[in-house]
Amino acid sequence: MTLASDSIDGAVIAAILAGRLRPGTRLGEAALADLYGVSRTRVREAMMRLETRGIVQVSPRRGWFVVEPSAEDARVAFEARRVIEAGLLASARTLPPDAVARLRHHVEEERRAVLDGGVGPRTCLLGDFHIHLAAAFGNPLLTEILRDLTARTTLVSMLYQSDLHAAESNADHARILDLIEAGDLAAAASEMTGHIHRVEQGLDLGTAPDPHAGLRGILAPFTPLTNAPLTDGGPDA
Amino acid sequence: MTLASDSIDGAVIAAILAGRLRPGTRLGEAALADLYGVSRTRVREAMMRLETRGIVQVSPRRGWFVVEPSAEDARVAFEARRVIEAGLLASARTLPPDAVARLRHHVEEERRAVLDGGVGPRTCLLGDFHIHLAAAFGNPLLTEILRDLTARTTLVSMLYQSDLHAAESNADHARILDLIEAGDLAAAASEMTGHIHRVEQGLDLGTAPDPHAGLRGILAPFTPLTNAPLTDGGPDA
DNA sequence: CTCATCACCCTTGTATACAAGGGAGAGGGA
DNA sequence: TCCCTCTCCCTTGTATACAAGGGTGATGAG
Repeated sequence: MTLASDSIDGAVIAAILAGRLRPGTRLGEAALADLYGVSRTRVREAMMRLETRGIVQVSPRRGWFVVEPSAEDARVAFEARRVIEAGLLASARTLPPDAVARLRHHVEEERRAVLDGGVGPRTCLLGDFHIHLAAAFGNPLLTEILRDLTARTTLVSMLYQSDLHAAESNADHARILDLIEAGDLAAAASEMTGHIHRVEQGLDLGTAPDPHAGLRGILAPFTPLTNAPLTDGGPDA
Repeated sequence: MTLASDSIDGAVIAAILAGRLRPGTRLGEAALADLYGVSRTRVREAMMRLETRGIVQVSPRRGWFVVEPSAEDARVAFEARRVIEAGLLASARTLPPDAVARLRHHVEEERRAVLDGGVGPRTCLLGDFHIHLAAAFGNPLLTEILRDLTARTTLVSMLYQSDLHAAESNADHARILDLIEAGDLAAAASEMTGHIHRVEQGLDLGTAPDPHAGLRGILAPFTPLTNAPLTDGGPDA
């Protein structure tokens, strides 16, 4: 959807942006090699490329894992996005009308996804807006950088249970686009800074980065079957 | 000097920033493996990492080469640097006094290098200023991104025979630092934009990106020894 | 003398074999 | 019953062997 999935790298990135790969997920070389019908060599190459892009990391002799950004990593990634995306808007003079039209169409797609409710496509589209916006300015280098940063912040959002309100983000995007169309790029830059800031503020960075966050939601109702007396009040006491 | 050279990647980047590795230089796997006393495997891994960072590229079955940025690549790289470096300054509120002091010291080093004349150290220091400035803002992610971008623009400068006036750049740096110290980060951002713009304008992007640019200067006086009659006026006619 | 053709060599591309190390689980002792 | 320890297995780390392809130089014809 976002990018070419014709490579292992691309497939991993796409899966992350779509929210199908969570932080901490193990990416075994043998498993991927089997999945793609190639030898471990190719898989390792892809993993190392992704490692330099900050998407996966290796734990010696244990395996490759989708990165689990720390609170500091999260701060740094969001700051980087603010600097670059606001800088991009502030540096630009205008945007071609057809590019604005395409982005408008994208925001409309976002709106529908927000209403329909699928969390996967929604996350994907909301992240894609930023990538497409960057691409519209015609600098593939910055676009590529922002794609990686967006992948990072997507992982952050997954890890820190953001109560990101998708509708609010969608409205932000629409407002930014309005300002661009009106030719007020400086205001758009300011709005973008605020938008990314709000997304970051929506995170629960105080909580410990828990790799089992995903399982936790599923397993929450579970009460350990210990032989402790039931009269101790249970986990809620 | 700029970064850890304790890896093949780092050594290559450092060599580029120092101007010791020129665009188009071939980096044979066997040669590097021999040089570092490791097998080709490790070298290939390093090359692939550098490839994802946009520093080298591979020509199938021919070898790895330091990238030779096209005119468009150059434009894009400088634009990316303008966006990020100006955005970084514009987003920041202030810089700790000790960081300013360190940068001041660096600019002084630059000045001495410009006077002494060694082109290698000079290039290295002038590029390092931007990296150190980015590092001073405490975002290692942006610092890393800018290191790679600076490596690219350094390659561009080597390829397109920039008549970069080192003294002018040094003065720009000092002025930017003055504005930062005065607390006028917005003006510093604007100055940075101008500075990078001037560096880019100093390039001769009109000329074809010639991998033999270095040889050209040396071989220029050479007149082809054809068997054509000398009375035809020669190549200057 | 010039040019086309061909073979060899040197390069990267890919897979595989083996080494090294961490983790889980079995087993035994307290 | 609990815990400690040890072993085996599964994982990645690294090197090497072989495959594939391009470039250069020799060689021969015109």
